[in-house]
Amino acid sequence: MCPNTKSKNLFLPSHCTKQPYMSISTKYNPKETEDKWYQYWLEKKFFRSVPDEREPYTIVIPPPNVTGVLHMGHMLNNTIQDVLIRRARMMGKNACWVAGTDHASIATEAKVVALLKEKGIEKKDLSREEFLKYAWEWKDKYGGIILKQLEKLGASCDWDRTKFTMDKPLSEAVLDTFVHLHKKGLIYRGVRMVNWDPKGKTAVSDEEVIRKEVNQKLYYIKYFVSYQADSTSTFSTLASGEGGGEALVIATTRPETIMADAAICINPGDERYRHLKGKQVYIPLVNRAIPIIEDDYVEMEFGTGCLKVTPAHDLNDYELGLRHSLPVIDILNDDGTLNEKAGILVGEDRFIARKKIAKLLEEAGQLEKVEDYKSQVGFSERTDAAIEPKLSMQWFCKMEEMAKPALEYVLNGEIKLIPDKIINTYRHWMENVKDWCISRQLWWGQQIPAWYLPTGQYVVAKTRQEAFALATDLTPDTSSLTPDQLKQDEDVVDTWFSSWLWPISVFDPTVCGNPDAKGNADLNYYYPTNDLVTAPEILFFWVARMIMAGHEFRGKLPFKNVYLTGIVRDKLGRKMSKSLGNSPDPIELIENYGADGVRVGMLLCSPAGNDLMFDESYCEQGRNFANKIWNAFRLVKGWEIDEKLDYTNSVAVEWYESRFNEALLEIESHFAQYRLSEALMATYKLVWDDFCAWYLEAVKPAYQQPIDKKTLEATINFFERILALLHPFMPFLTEELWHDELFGSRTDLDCCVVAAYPSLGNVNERLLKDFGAVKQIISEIRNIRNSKQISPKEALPVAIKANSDTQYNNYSGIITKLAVLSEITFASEKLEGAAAFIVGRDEFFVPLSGNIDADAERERITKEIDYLSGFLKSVNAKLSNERFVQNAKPEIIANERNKKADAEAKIVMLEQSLNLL
RNA sequence: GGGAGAUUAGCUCAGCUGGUUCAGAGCAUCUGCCUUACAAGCAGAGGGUCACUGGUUCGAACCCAGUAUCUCCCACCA
Repeated sequence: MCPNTKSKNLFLPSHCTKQPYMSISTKYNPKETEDKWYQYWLEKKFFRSVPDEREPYTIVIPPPNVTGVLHMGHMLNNTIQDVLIRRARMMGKNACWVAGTDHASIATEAKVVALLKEKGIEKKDLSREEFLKYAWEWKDKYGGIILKQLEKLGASCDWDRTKFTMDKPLSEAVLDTFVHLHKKGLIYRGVRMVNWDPKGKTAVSDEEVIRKEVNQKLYYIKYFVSYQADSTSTFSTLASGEGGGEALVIATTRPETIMADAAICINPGDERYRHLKGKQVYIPLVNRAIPIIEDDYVEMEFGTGCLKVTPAHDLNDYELGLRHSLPVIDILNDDGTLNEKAGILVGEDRFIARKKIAKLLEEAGQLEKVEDYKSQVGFSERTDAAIEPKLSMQWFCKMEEMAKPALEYVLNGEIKLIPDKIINTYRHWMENVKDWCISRQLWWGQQIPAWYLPTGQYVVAKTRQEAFALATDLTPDTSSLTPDQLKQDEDVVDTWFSSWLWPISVFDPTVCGNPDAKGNADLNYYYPTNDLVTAPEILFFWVARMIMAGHEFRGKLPFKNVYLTGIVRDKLGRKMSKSLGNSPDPIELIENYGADGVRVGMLLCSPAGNDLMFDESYCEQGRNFANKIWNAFRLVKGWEIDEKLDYTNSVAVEWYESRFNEALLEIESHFAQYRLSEALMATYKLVWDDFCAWYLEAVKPAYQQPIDKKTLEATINFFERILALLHPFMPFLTEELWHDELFGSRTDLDCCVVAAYPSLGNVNERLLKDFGAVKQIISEIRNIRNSKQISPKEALPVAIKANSDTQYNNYSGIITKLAVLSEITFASEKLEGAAAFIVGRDEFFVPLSGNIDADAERERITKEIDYLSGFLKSVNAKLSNERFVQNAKPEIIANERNKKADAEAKIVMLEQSLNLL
């Protein structure tokens, strides 16, 4: 049974329908409908999708972080997906929206570590297994929150398919992928300079580093020059800064790394330092001698033209060091504190060490000056810690080969990026792609399937047994090797190394790592998916890599369209963030405005492809719209049929039929271009303006009067189509109304959520045009009434001097009703002493008893004549311009001639009116 | 430093192939209305040098060049 018939009916029994508006609330109350219908939809399995003969329409959700709670970005993103999926479902497609969450290794591990710390447990005191047990407990407890929140929004996901990126099969897919790519030579291990996150204590990929401009200090430090050419010198006098020894001054933002210096570098062409070639300098404070080297890399103009080379702590310096065979002295611990190699300030955090060392240098007289300086510093995307370049052994995935087809899909249009302006950026990235550092020094995630032999060699295999088999091939002395001796790599893979498989692994994880596998029925049916809706920020992290994985493992693209939403900002244009506290709580918004109101609000302010400046007032507008529909329903609900009444509303009914189809066409076109905001606005106007303000006002009977059967039936039919059209945007309200007895009795499964989307019908252009004139006439009369302060209750007579072939007889009923007229007459001459206006080529007169202000009227008409004369002049100028007549398209010229004729006719009419005054 | 995009009403944005769908929409504002569906409403109105300067064209919000401002992406100047 439908909730509406089961529960206490909102509406009164039929014997009370005389004044139903008195008994139904004048406001739509979302709280009474939302949970009720969501549960009903679940119960009836309307969101469930299994392969069948229908065309599939598939979306995989960008899996939200399992630690996350719903924020405004999710709201926008998932509203869009739900609109698309609901619409596809109603259009008869087999709509499948796969939900799930991402294990987000760094973020989740950080959260669990913090939580344990509160309980007094340190991660380092736990074994890997113990830690993971805590992590899973935590995930089981809180991991579902965000999905529950999505239900509140109305998300019509097939929850039976919900996946988690660390589900066993999906994790196995990750391992298979690793093994496969390693076998192919696309994954390798090596010592490289990586981005080290000292807070997360792990390496992160280039994409996870966010560069921000930071106000820093540029320290100018004196390094004294040794008199001897080699390092055997003693330096007692120099080291103390006495004795007038020559000093080189270098500029650095990182004085705390001077203890790791391996050389000072100058430009070979730099005259200032030519005499120092081959000499050495002493590092201040620690007095270690380092050579002066030359390299073109150094800019003579920057700073002093001398560069301190610190291979362990700077990528460029590292490369410089490689060229000049410099030693790498790493003075930092994994957590960013100084280690013993620093010699001084051991155990201090790098930023504290920076301040202290500046002080020490100053005291030693080796700090020449300090300048303010702005520069870009990398921060970890997940922990916001300043990234430390660090030399370490990591696993990498080669990108160049995989990037090529992934770029091709986008360039040849097989995958459409919306908006397409982003293609340039995508191309640039794909053409300059660097290898992907995929290892993370964490526990929460898929452990890298690499196994180390006691010899230091390693093999890559999914299981210990398989690894052992491979290992025995490596070792000559197999008898001494046991499986237990293999030690698995401690690291896990980057989270994105699992989520890049998402569009495949949610259907059939077994094909990852096995491109030749046929794949199961689900995969073959749903893949490639249709639309991906995500944020532009993760275009490279995720979207590009999914395309790579899709090509690698399926030989096919993973989705056809990528809709990139904007960033949700506040009214002032600031990105919404927890730290700024400028983000409203989405659940609270739903409480206040209803899910439908919030959905409409989100979409109203989200122009395709642009950031959106969110403001609660949009939700208010959405709520008001829901209320408007609710009240339109109350009106129609209250009408009683009188079978004896004649059908007098055919014009209004036919007009709305045409208008509906016209709007539908427009809406389709907006959807085809993913202009959801405009599709919604077109729907909004179709309902509010055309249906409520014009159609219903035109057909509604006088108070407590019955209506004829045909009009009511047509109205109900329109209403039902409107509900279907609105459903993807406002699922709850439409479902609620759908089940009212007004629309007849419905079976349990006859729900709006699975109703047929309205189909296109005929558009009567002539009727639409005529009705446009009718609206204009009514507005003009209302305007006259308004400006003359005539009560809306006072019926006015109107005379029409028709000069066109418009059949006003057909429309006199509507005009009379909506403009509140006493009579309409047709005149062959102008009326004197009447308020006059022109619509098209026809003249209209409203006789007013002594109310005409001749002067004002004269002024108004003169003004209009002036305007039209100017207009005519410009048209005439065009038409008398030979080059225009020669070059312009014929239809443009014809149009100009029409304009000319219209303007001339109008001027004549106005001049006559002027004379009459 | 390199690249991409933007600038239209108070706000958020449409404006497609240059030409009456060309200056639009929604919200906000103002005026008048508690008119028996809705005041979370109804009716009506005002509001723009299309960033600026040139150019191309019979004709420019639209094409071109330059300027200004803003946004985003990429990049190793210590």
